[in-house]
Order: sequence, then C-alpha cells, then structure tokens
Amino acid sequence: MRLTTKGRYAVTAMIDLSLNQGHGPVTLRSISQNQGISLSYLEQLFAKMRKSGLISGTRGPGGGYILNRDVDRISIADIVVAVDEPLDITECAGREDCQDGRRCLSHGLWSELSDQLYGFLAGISLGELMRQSGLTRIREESRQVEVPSLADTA
Amino acid sequence: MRLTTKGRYAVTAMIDLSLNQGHGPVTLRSISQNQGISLSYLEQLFAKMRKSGLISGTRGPGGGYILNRDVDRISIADIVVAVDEPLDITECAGREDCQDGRRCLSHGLWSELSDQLYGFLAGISLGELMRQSGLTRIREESRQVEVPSLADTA
DNA sequence: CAATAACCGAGTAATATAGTTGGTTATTGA
DNA sequence: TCAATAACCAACTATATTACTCGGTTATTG
Ligand code: FES
Ligand code: FES
Repeated sequence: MRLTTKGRYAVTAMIDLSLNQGHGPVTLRSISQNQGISLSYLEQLFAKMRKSGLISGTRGPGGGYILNRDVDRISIADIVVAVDEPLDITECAGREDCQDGRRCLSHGLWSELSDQLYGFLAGISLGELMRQSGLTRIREESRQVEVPSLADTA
Repeated sequence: MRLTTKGRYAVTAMIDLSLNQGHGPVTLRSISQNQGISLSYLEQLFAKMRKSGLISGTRGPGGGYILNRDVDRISIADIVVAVDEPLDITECAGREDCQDGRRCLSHGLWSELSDQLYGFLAGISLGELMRQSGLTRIREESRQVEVPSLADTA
C-alpha cells in the first residue's frame, strides 16, 4: 500500500483542483503555490493520474488540468492507486508465495487488511473531501485568520 | 503507518513464537530457519519488541524469547507499532501543521484512516492468527527434530 | 570452560521517495 | 509572427528507509 507523502500530495492537490476548477482549467503552478508542493513533482504525479484517466490537461495560456469525472465519482482510492501503485499490502501480491514459494504465516492478515483499506478509501469521494475543506478554504481566501474550528479531534 | 516487510516479518515471527513457546523459550535461530528471515534482522526487531514490553529474552543454552502476555492479549497493532513506529499516517503527526504551519487539505482523511487502521489491527490478536495458521503448523509440531518442509535448503 | 543465545553498535547495499534540471511540444493573444 | 504560457517528458540527484551484515559483549548452562 505504501501510504506516504506521495499519496498525500496527490490527494491534497486533487482537492485543490476540485476547489478551483470552477474557473476553468487549473494550473499546476497555482496548486504548487497554494499547497507548497514542488512543481516538477506535481507534474510527475499528474502525469500518472492523467494516464489513469482521472484528469485531462490542456496546454498553453489559460490551460491547466480539469477532472474527467464528477468530483463525486472519483474516489480517494482512485487517486492513491494512480500515483502510489498498489493498494495491496501483501508482499506476495496475492500469489501466496512470499515465504520460499509458500504462503507465509501472516498472509491472511495482510490480505484482509488490504481489503479494509481499499474499502475505506474507495468509499470516500473527492467531492466529500472538497466540501469538508471548503469552509477552511473560503476563509483563507478572504483573509487568513487562524482557524481553530477544525476540531474533529474532539 | 508505513506497512512494509518489516511489520510483516515481525508479525510472522511472533506467530511462529506463539506456536512454539509451549516447549519453553524460542530461539531466534529457529524462527530464522523456519521463516527464512535473517537472524540479525530478527534480533533488531525483537530488541524493539522487548523494549515495548511484548516479550522477554533469556540468554544462554535453553534460552530464547517468550511472550510477556497471553496470545489473546497481544494485538497486531502492538507488534506493528513496536517495530514500525507510528500507526498514525498523518504527515504532521497530529499537529495539523504539515502545510506551511497550517492544516493541509487532506489532514482529516489521513487522520480518520489512521483510526480505521489502528482499530482493525488492534482488534486482531496474536492468538487468533496463531489458531488460524495452526493447521499448517501442527504437523510440523509432532516432529520435534529438523523440519524438512520448511528447510531453506529443501 | 566452552557452547549457546541474547544483546549491542556500527556499518553497507538496495530501493524508494522527493525533488531538480533542462528540455519539447502545443496553444494563446498581442 | 512571435513571445509568453503551461503541459509534457526524460533523466538525473539527493535523501531516507529498509533490509541486511559484521564483529563483537554479555549472561547462562552443563
Ligand atoms: S504475504 Fe502473501 S504469502 Fe506472505
Ligand atoms: S497531514 Fe496533518 S496537516 Fe497535513
């Protein structure tokens, strides 16, 4: 599964794209500036997502990226899989042979965990995340006041 | 979270330990041979688990490792956390500051996913996994001498 | 006292991530 | 026509982590 900054960057960038695509294509430059992610690194991530069919790019002035599907029809799993490759955390990739050609003692566990993980991420759409962070976003847009209201930790 | 071979090794090794501790302490040498994991690497993993209080080691002939708690009171989360460090996959480690001092757009997602992940792994005990893989193992158990089926040389 | 086996620190090799550099297309609009 | 824009692309580097090795030192047993 390999849940790392890469996947986080991709999801964060896609949320940014969702929030801004109302005005037409969104440039990587703007995402880079908004989210503090290296432009070239974004290019690599977006290349993968484009190849996965999640987004389309248009060149030239006024160009940028747009989502190919509705925000509610793109899941977080789609994004993570696109940039991070597998969402299967078994070492054997399902072949049940990671220990000297045989199934290792913990295969069943990782297999089940992979399913759980996928189920969770596939069940959340970009749209949901976008709307959640919308509030935060709008405020920052108007004036950057500290936002202490995000207490889902409570 | 960083679910990698390291965590898999640790869990696999702990299942092996569970299955064999009936006869007293289990040596890393035997686990190394059974599971095909480097002895020195096992030592490093077991050092961490010892420091986490999951196991105890006794030196000298007849020595080895034993579990400090009942197999049903050790969760997979305990093991993974012990060797793999965090089960929190947020970049900010809960501080909500990973993007330029502020909470990034996807923080909520990773936070929730961490909880799910932890919940799942904390809900599975070593005992359950041990009993699941028990069938495979019992045959080998009856034969105390060399285990040809798992031998590296075959 | 010699074999065993945990314990320890420092190293190395391979791999992956994160990011850089230096381009080339394609599109726009001045 | 031309310059600016922005996607697109390949290859490279730097860093971190994983997985593993090496060379020991304790402690315990018979
Ligand atoms: S993870 Fe599938 S056999 Fe070990
Ligand atoms: S993951 Fe917590 S602020 Fe980004």
